[in-house]
Amino acid sequence: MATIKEIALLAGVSRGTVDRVLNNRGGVNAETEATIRRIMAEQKFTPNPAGVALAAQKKKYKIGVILFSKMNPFFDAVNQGILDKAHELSLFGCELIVRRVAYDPQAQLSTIRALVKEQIHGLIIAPYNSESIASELNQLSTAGIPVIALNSDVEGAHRLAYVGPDYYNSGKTAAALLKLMTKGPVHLGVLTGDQKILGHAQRFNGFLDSLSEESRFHVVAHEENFDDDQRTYDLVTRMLKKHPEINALYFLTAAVYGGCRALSALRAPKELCVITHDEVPTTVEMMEKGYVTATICQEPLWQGAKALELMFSYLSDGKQLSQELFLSKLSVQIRETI
Amino acid sequence: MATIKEIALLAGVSRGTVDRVLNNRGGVNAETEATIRRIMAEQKFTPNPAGVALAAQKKKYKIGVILFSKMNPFFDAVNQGILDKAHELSLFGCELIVRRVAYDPQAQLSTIRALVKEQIHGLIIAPYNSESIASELNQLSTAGIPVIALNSDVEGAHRLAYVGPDYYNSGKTAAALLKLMTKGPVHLGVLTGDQKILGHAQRFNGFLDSLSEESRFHVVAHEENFDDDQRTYDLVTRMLKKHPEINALYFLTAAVYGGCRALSALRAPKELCVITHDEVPTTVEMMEKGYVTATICQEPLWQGAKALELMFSYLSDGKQLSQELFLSKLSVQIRETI
DNA sequence: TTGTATGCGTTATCAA
DNA sequence: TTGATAACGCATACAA
Repeated sequence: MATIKEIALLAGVSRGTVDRVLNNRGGVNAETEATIRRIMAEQKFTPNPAGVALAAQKKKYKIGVILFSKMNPFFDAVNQGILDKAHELSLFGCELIVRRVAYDPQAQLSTIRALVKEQIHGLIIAPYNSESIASELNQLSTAGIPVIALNSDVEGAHRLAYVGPDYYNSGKTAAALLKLMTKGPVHLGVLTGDQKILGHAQRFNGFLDSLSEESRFHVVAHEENFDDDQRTYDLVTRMLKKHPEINALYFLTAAVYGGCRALSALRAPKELCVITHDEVPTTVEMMEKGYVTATICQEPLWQGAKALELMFSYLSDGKQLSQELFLSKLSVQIRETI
Repeated sequence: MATIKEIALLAGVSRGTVDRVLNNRGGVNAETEATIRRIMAEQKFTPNPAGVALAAQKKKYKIGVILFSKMNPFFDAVNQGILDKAHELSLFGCELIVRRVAYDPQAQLSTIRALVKEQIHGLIIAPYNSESIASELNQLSTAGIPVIALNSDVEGAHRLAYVGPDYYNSGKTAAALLKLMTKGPVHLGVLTGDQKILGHAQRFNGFLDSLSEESRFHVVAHEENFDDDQRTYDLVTRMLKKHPEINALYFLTAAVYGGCRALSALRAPKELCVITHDEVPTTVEMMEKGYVTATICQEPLWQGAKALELMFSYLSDGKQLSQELFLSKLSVQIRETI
């Protein structure tokens, strides 16, 4: 591994000049610059990260993070992934401001503005899909504050990247599991969250598209639960009483716990095929009790870590990202694997 | 973040003395040591990794790695995990010697000895389960070269840790998938690898134990394929011809490709429920074609990275590990999630 | 346009 | 038993 010192020696210049070339500071004679670049290439010079880190301790990149509130424990894992990565990057001057607010355009809007006042250099956000948010994010981008969409996306907003699952495919996966885990006619109850959230709508489409390929599936009841446990408890109770033929349930988003509590009051474990998403503690509990058959996971830790990694490398290295979409892997968990 | 300098100032001593205490070099007055330790605790002092890395550039920890040969592509991913982590640790003087040899006691034995001659400081190995290997590893341990068992384990050998899956549970998971994905009587063909490998035997036990809980399962054919594709092709062909009632297959280990090629010659896709382990490229291909229903994965990348991380922190920090068993998570992949 | 000096936090060597 | 000082590789303020 060559060092700046060695490059300087070989080029017959001082370390300072090499540094100027390396970091594109300008003010270097074109010829000397060419020589230095040639020698750096020859020696395959890469800056030593330890040296960089040590010298750049005082530099600070302040990165704002806006996630859904603690009502939704799924974001605990996303948050954890961000914190892990932040710890790793703290050496290099990465500073974080995390806000967890309601999934609501007004709350998000005011939080974005508050963070901008705190002089953040970049914003990572799980955005509500609305015009007001989109235009606010566009303003940020033009003001030189890059934005990364995490876990959910906005229509019509310029952002550096989207990091999260392929929602359409996650819906298809749910349908595929139902196909694999049932035989004969299936009478299905479906609980969706809030169709105003872009990913939820996409997931539902993927689910229905895939299901329609086989005629044995019948969605006999479909309710929007707005991720509320109490509401879901009531909805599922009514659903099962009104449609005793239901032999499978699909929870498109959150509030699995409320739904399964209702289920457990009316049916035995394993009597229905129940498909859910994500691996929050309450879902794990219901899985252990036999009320959730399978859950589809989307690597929340990876999502958080990746988003911060991308943002930080963009801010510090300044170079554009290779892609716009960074999709997390999906996997299935059952009782034995949790 | 406090620094050594600050600690020294607060304790009224020099950096050198703080360093002696910090790294347990001895030769420090008991009272001063106590004071320094107290202050370090008060200030929650943690050494700055950048400083450590920069100062310890010349230190080299040479770590030997012995994995199964390239015949088994599963270990490609394990190897990749190790390389990723090695890259991350290269700053701190981590040097690697990777050998991929046949899963055979003689080959392993001579490779171990060759690595010892190369002056390795630690050994990470996917060990063959035999007395000769066990005693060799014990000799290493007593000679001060720590050993970590990766992905498979040895009986009767002292090793720092085992990093890998819970094989018994992975067998139970396979059985659970069969239970979920079939209805009515199931006539099962099973292909096992080499029962001399500890994990394979455990996995088979987990599978059979779990299956025996339901009387509808009948293992009508069971063959040992020694992970050989051609052999498996022949075995499966004969198996399906002799037992046309077979409606499910379980591949306990490798050579899924050969088996599925045989299957595809005799049956339509999705006609049988086929459960496999791991996510090697050939299995992915057979999954896309519809000949593999589900595969159980065990985080090979994590396993490799974790093993090296543990070994390196043991060598450099010198402290004992918190646990002996580091089990990888299991997850299920189906066609839609690969 | 270029060179020099200094500091980041830790470790190691030498001197006291 | 302790202290002072010079590296390690890079960045930067200042001097020329």
